[in-house]
Amino acid sequence: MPSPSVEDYIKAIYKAHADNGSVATQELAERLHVSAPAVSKMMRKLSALKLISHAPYQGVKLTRAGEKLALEIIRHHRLIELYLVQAMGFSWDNVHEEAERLEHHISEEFEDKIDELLGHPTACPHGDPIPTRAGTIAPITDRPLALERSPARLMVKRVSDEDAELLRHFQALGVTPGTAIELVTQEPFEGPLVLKVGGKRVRLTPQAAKKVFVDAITSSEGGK
Amino acid sequence: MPSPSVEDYIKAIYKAHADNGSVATQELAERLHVSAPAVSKMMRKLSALKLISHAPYQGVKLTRAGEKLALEIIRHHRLIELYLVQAMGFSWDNVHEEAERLEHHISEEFEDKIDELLGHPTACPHGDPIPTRAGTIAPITDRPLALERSPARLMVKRVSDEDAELLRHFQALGVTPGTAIELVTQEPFEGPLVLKVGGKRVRLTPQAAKKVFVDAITSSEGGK
DNA sequence: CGACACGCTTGACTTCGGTTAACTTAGCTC
DNA sequence: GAGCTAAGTTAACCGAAGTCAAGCGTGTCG
Repeated sequence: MPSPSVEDYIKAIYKAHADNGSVATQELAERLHVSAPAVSKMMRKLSALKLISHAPYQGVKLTRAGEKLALEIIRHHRLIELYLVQAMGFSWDNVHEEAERLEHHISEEFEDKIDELLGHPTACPHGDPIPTRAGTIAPITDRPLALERSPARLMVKRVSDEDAELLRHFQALGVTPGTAIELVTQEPFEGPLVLKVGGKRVRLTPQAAKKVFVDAITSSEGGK
Repeated sequence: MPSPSVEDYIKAIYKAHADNGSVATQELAERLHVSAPAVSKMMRKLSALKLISHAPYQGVKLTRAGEKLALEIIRHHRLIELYLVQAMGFSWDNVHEEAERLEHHISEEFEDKIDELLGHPTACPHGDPIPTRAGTIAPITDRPLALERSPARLMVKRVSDEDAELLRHFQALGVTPGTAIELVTQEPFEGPLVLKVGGKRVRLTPQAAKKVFVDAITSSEGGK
């Protein structure tokens, strides 16, 4: 059974890879709030555990075993988040930290139980896909709203979950996963994006729009 | 914030005291599955933290701060157990281990939330009282069924929660907290106790009867 | 092409919680 | 009251995960 520490490193490697492609020592040190030497040392350990492959000075890659472990922890995290929101009435800006701790300490049985109680959900409250028990995950197809150039009707798929403040802001604006929005225009000089959300016009800074991920609206998703 | 290890020691001291009166090094070593020197060393640390008072070779006693910490952890444990059973459908023989891990990792907010969702309960599924947030606990008034000598009508208050096998046995017999039973007789030569439970006669070994705690039936608790 | 800067790794040390082995201490026995 | 035994403690050490300081490797630039 891997330690919480090992699990955190593996998860951070997975996420750095997903966000960046590359996985540098320094990157991990920042994500995990530890020093670079701590990362270096842990890389040797994870390598010995066959969870990563690591050519010194060349960065790091998860093995299939490492990826499976990462996905299992992420599955825990997202199931817990969803359970806290849906079954216990926590608000979505408030569950990340709790899940961050609990994800390391629940049993397989607990995992299965909440999965079942939630009806085998496929996404967490912030829209991130929930990996399967088998260690697979739906591919990400959405793009940051900030990169959208032309007016369009869009579906909010995901929002970044790490900034509680920002989540409350999104909620106030109605920008939540599963909501159809319309990108109207962007004000000049990198100004805010103007959106139509549920009939209302709202403005969103490019900063914030980087943390919202959207897809084109498909016919099956209809829309208003 | 105390480490899980510190919390486990403090809880073990509390329970050893409650069960035994005395709290010897060896006793703790056995409860915690560590060596006696590990206990000795930790006692010095807990003493420095003002959680216990410790005269070498003379045993150990919780300070009020230590007692409060113990009760907080026990509160977590029992609330979690009850939540698992009542809200999530776990069976009562199956929740001790899960609670044993989670008790160290939930937030105050989570604690308050389950307390509220459960309607501010006063006992865990095995009948143990749940301490208050303020660090008080209802005094134990029940006695082991094994010590009852004469036929009587009794109320099952608590059963020991650490042996899953035994819990399943109690459940099969209908011997659960809140159930009124009648002690009919004890078969000779330290033989099993004969009980009436919900109309049926059942037999319980003295071994098992040590793990069942009963009170005289009060008028308010009514009849069988 | 050589030098340099930056990033990565190694080394020496810390803290925490544990181990075994060796030694005290307390309490009983005679 | 001397001596023994069992329990408790101290000492020396281990592994995990971290720190800081110092030493490599690599890619870039003059």
